Amino acid sequence: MDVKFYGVQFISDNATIFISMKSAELPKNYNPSDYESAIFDLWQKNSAFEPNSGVKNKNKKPFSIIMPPPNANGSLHAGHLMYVVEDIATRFARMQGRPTLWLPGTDHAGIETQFVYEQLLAKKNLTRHDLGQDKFYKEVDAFVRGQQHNIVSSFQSMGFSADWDKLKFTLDDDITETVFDTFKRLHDDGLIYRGNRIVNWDPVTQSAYADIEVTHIEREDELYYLDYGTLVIATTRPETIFADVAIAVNPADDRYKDLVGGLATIPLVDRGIPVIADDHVEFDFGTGALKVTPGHDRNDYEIGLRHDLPQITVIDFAGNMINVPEDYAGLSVEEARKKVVTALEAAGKLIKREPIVHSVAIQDRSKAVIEPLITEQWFMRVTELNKPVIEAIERDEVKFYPKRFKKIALEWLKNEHDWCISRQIWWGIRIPVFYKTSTDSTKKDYIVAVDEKEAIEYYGAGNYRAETDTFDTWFSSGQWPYATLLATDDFDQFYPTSTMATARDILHKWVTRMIMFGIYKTGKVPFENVYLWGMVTDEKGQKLSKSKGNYEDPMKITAEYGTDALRLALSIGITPGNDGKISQEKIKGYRNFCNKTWNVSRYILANTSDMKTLKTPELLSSADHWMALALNEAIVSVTKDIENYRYSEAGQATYSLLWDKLADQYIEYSKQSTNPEMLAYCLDIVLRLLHPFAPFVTEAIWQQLPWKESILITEEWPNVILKPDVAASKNFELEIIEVLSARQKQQDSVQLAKLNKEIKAKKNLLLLIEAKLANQSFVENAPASLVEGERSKLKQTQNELTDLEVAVENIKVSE
RNA sequence: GGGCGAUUAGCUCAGUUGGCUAGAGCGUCUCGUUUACACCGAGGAUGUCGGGGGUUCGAGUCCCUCAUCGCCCACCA
Repeated sequence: MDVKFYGVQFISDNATIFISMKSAELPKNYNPSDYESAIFDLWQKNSAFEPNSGVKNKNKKPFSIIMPPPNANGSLHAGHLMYVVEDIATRFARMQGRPTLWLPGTDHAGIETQFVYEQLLAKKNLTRHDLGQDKFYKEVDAFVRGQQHNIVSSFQSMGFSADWDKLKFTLDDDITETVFDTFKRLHDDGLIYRGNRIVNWDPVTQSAYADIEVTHIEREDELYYLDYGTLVIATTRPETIFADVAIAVNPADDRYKDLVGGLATIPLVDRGIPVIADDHVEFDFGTGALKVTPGHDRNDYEIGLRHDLPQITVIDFAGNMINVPEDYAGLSVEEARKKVVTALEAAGKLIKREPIVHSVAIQDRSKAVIEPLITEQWFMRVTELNKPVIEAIERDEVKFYPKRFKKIALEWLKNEHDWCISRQIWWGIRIPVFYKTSTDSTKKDYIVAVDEKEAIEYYGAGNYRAETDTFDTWFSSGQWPYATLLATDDFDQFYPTSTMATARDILHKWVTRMIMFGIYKTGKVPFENVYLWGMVTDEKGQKLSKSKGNYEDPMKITAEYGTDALRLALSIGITPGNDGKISQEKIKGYRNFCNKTWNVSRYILANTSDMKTLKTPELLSSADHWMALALNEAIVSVTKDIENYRYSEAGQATYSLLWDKLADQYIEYSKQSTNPEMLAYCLDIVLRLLHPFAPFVTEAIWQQLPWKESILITEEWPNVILKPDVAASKNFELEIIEVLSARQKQQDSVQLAKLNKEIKAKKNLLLLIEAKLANQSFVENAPASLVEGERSKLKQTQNELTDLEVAVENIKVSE
């Protein structure tokens, strides 16, 4: 570990340069692709990403970020680009000399990945059922593990300085062990139960889902008014009349007062059902009478429980009709609806139909319409568990950036219902439960057991069956912070972690649950700060996506403009919690900035080539004082801004320091009177400040410094050292003004000369045209169009002359 | 129905606890082939900070209200 080497082999088109020899001449323009991969290798070879790399003071507070695990099977997409802020935070902390860990990992992403793989299978005319659960799982596992390097190498090419050797995967044994352990504890504590409840069922993926995985979309359907004998009801789902168990009206509704307690009749099947009164029913909707179908509607299910009504199921897991008259059995919901409506119409039971816009629940990923069904699922009682979470957030033990998400998180936590954690998805962590199949009445119906051995011990061979359900992906990823740190032996040093930075749309799904699991399992919040970002969109605010054609592969962008340019575009002008717009123009602007950085360095290096050590410069001229003041101010403000998650402002301050102050003012001045030590010092500071944002170009330059043999990534964050004199600095400002006005005068005189020359030319032209028009024979004999042309030319020239004279006046006035 | 955010130059956006004579980048216009950079330099133009009202010595910033756009949550027979 003591042996460090800094020689980087930079690959250029025609030559290979060993930078350890400090190449004498740098190319005029910075070409990122010549350096980036070599720089990343340099960091890796020097173990720069390891937590204690560059740590000068072990007593400094450790800094850690757990990377939100991207889908192992995916590729870099717009959402991942914002991970740049995690890298900025990590690099900053590392340079501050804190033990720094950015722990990377990937997610098996249950339904996402299963969906992708099923589509691959579909191309071979196969479904997962052709393979069976075990074989399917193995195939997906092999597929995912084969793909995993894609995302990792994309992240690395973004320059992400995570500790890649520690990469974790949500299905790693040491992770699942922790997940099992949590499940068992929760179960023992009575916080997990198995129940037969109405859930969001997706007939396409054939699994239950939590409420939060369901989206509501507006759709136009028809509202049917049906004759139920004693009254008329309105429904959008006539196919479910076979599962009706009651008609409900509002208890205060006078229209139906006398009917409550009596019967209504389901048309087509002529079954009598009671009329009941329930507050849930609204007066104004439809007829004010509601058919109650506990088996297939969330609210009806609740009404059913309140009134002790039976539950009838007429739709199966695939979304087809069952337990219905023969005519409809086996039909899909849509087919059945049409057929039932036709039959109702024929029977004279369809009173009227009208269009209605209402919202329909669909599954986030499959987009299938959710069919509420009553099934056996595993649930977690979150109300109790959320209480300490709410307290912790209220006490700011977890701080939100931006602040407004604190309120949003609290609101959600206070209203969360029991969480359905079981999925009938095959790609995921199997719930560690075994069921009794024997009739032995001394044995429990099921046991929670991590492996089969325990089940054999308890039930005896052949007397049990394993649970086939898997965990909701968020059940395992909710435990990601401590599960990963335990697996890498970093828990003691780095838990609780410093910052969780992630997309704002998974605040509920993920962030709040990590806090919940963290507090339950470790007694501590899993992170002290939460930083949330929005979507990355194009300049019009449209979500970037391949199908919309506004998404270019980031790797193509970085190849053309450089990774640093993309990183800067993602960190400047984008504020926490809000959508970030990027465009090619913006990226190009930062490419130019990187090149500016390169050339500033080139200039300074050319003026300091004989410098072997970097000394604290003496401030000689007023310009030195002015520049020192600018440096000091930048150090203070950039540090403060990064500490407070104001990356945009930190980046902008650095940008302005380098371009406006150093390049445009100080260097321009230094061409008259040079202070090489000060120039070298400026470069040193600027590179350090810029490094978290633009790590590649700054490191590439750092490798060229004749006075330094180190890697910038683990160099120290700058402190204020210089003591400039404010009065001297003011003098320089006055000097600048003088220089500028002199320059302006010079420019004006050039301009004036030019204008006067033009005026003279115009005047001559004018004379010529006037002479032509004064010629009687020309006016009388030439074609009319030609004469007209000369006249308009005359007018135009007169106008132009006036404009020029006005311009001259303006310059004179401004002086 | 409940909540949150946005509205600032032609475009994209900053603007922290009220102190602003309101900024940046891009674009635009004028000038410039100065040996760090044309992926450049110098300079200019462009704003009743969405409308209305209020608090204050002072409001882009705080309060009320209206409008438009976007997002989240709940619900919709």
